[in-house]
Amino acid sequence: MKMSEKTKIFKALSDFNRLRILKALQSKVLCVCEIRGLLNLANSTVSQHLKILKEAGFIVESKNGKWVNYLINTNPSDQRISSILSSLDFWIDDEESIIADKKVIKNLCREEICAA
Amino acid sequence: MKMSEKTKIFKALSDFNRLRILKALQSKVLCVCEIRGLLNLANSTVSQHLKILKEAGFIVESKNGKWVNYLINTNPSDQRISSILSSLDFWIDDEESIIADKKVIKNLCREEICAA
DNA sequence: TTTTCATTTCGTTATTTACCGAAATATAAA
DNA sequence: TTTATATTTCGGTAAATAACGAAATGAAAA
Repeated sequence: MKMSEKTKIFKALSDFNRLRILKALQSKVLCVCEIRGLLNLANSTVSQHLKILKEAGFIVESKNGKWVNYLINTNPSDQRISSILSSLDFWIDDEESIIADKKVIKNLCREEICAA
Repeated sequence: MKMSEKTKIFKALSDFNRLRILKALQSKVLCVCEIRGLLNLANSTVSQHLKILKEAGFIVESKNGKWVNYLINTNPSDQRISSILSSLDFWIDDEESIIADKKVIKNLCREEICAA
């Protein structure tokens, strides 16, 4: 996926599944499988979304054995990233599905979800 | 162009020509032809971009005879719009082309540009 | 009214994007 | 080492987007 540098940040935010991922990661560090469990997408699709968010600067990864944990970038070099992340709820205009996601995340069990 | 409500604002900002239009309108009220003169796009393409920016809430139009003037929405109902508009330079990471645009806008003459 | 000109809408095309499943890669467990 | 599992990359498809020119619309001037 070619992503213009000039609009990279907005493009990363212009897909609702990616916004859901950001909100999810603000409440919990998650691996690809868990996010698949949340969004009901193929692993490969989730991986692509994570790559876009990572390259825009919103998230970072941290390998842990066979898992790759994804987490919010708490020390972004780009001020715009921190600005968005610190007021993400302000930018997302869909309370309902975000709240629903939160419930799902709470009950996500990595051992159950993965390899399923 | 179908535009998801949930990501309408970010989608509107995720095209660099539209960011250029917003910056241009912050320095001067412009009609479609003038923006065509700035961006070197077809009138119909400019019109489409303006529609997207308008529907997201960033700009408004004001008809004046055969011209349709487009201007920044100075009284948006959505706080997010005001937030972006009041700090647009913060969000745009291309000083050069925006500065170049400013020079072009200064010399734009509606009577010359239109019907050309 | 007819003409002219600015703009929008329509129909089409090329590119980008979102998605999937399969294959490849990486790491841990057996 | 072999196997199992998590993830990424690859190849392909369907849908969305950006672009164009032509046709339609709207408003002013002739």
